[in-house]
Amino acid sequence: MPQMNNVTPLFKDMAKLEHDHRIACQECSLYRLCLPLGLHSNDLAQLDTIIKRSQSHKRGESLFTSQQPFTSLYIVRSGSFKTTISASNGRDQVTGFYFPGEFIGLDALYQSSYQSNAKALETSSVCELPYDSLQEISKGMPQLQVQLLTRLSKELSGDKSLMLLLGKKTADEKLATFLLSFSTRFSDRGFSANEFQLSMSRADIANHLGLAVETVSRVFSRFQEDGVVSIAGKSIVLHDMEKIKSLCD
Amino acid sequence: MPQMNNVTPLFKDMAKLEHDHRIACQECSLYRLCLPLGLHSNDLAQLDTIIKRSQSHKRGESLFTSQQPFTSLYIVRSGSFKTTISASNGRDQVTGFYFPGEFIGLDALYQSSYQSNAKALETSSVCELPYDSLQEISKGMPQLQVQLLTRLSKELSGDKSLMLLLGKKTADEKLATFLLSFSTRFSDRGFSANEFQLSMSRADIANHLGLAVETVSRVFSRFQEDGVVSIAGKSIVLHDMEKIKSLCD
DNA sequence: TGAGTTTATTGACATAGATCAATGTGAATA
DNA sequence: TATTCACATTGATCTATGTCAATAAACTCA
Repeated sequence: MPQMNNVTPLFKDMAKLEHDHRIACQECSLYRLCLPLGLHSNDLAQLDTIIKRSQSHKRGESLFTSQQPFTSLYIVRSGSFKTTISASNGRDQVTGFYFPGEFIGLDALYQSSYQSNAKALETSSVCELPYDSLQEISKGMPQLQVQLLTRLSKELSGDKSLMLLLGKKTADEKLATFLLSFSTRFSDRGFSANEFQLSMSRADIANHLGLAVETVSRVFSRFQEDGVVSIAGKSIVLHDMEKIKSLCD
Repeated sequence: MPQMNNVTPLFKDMAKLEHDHRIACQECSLYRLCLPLGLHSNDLAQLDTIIKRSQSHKRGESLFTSQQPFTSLYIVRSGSFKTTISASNGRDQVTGFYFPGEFIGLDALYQSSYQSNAKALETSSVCELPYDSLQEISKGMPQLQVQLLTRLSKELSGDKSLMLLLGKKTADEKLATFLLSFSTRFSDRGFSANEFQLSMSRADIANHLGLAVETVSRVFSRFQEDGVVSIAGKSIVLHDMEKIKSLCD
């Protein structure tokens, strides 16, 4: 999330660190949000040996595409990604947006092939976890296994909420929920909960929420008229958090 | 699925076995579809010792409800269940239907409390897996850990497909996809792929697919007029499988 | 810096599917 | 066997949101 500026002390070094490939888990500012949480330092050191810290991915670049053989899980280190799945007629669905510390590719380990496409929304980098090695080292590390299961469960839980959103919410509720989710996630990462930049297009947002682009534009404009938010292109300021929360359902 | 009748030889004893609480994994007709797949027989025996095979649940009975502390995962042994999540204003979303061999409660292990409600759709029974015991025995059973991760991943994968359905598909496509999914799952369990009974109400189907009950009725009627299916109450016969497949997207 | 291209906004209109309302059906109860 | 009640179907109408179309604004790259 390089475009963020309201940075708390904890994360003040992030801008410097984010594209540095050599940062080990112990020194990583994402530690508290990431896989290693709860691991002992010698376990952590072992985990560090299998992690591949790749070069950064430019906007639009794919991390993997659907049907490719599954080799690795990825954790976002900097920037952001979207995942999509496609129907055979070309329609596709944006299934998620991913921020630093979040896993990508968890739906691939069943079937040993990626089930979705993952694309960078901006210049971004990831930690790559080769799944074979991960399995190998986790045999002696129950805590790592628990972390993995917990991560999968968390994603599952989020997906169920998204079903509720897609199946039952109005356009206003969808967009309020979207804004609140982003606010929370930015805040968790030490950024402002009220002011942030969106890295994805209106088309991506619309697709993800099951709306038309035009509807997203109109609802954003109306939220702005009502003084709930200020929106200028990709810059968002949330003015009335209570109102947004109450709009969520 | 007690109401099924077109039973293949493999499953011919199921009607007898399904509510018998004493059947161990080794003798269970669901073995091939269930958690124990790939475990060695001594591991299997150990798994057997922690599984609680409970009394059966009547139609409408809850297995667990949202916010309850998480203690166990469940695998359907007979019958069927639905899971729902609720928005604060009373609206809720049917997040899934579950058949024998399928896991319920996987979204609960993050946060240690159930995130959804699970209800029996007919007289049904489950195998209960106390999570603490499962963690304990899985420390020395990497294959069991892999199975768990795989199951979670499979559910994740299914949920992403459901997002595509909820976000992008028309009413016709939604119902065709629903019928095909059930056909496949019945078939996997040794029942007819073309003739089956639905255990849930039109309201549950509609809710799950993000439609109104009336729309479900109308589309079913139209499919019938077109000779694609025969539907009488809860009895379904699929006549034109190719047509159904082509309707899915 | 500016021409070209993509992305976003806004308005006018169309429609898939929701809602409302009436009727039918079938399973449970007494 | 009749009575009830929940569930399902069908028709008439309405509406939230999609689609189409016309700018406008914001990037891109020579």
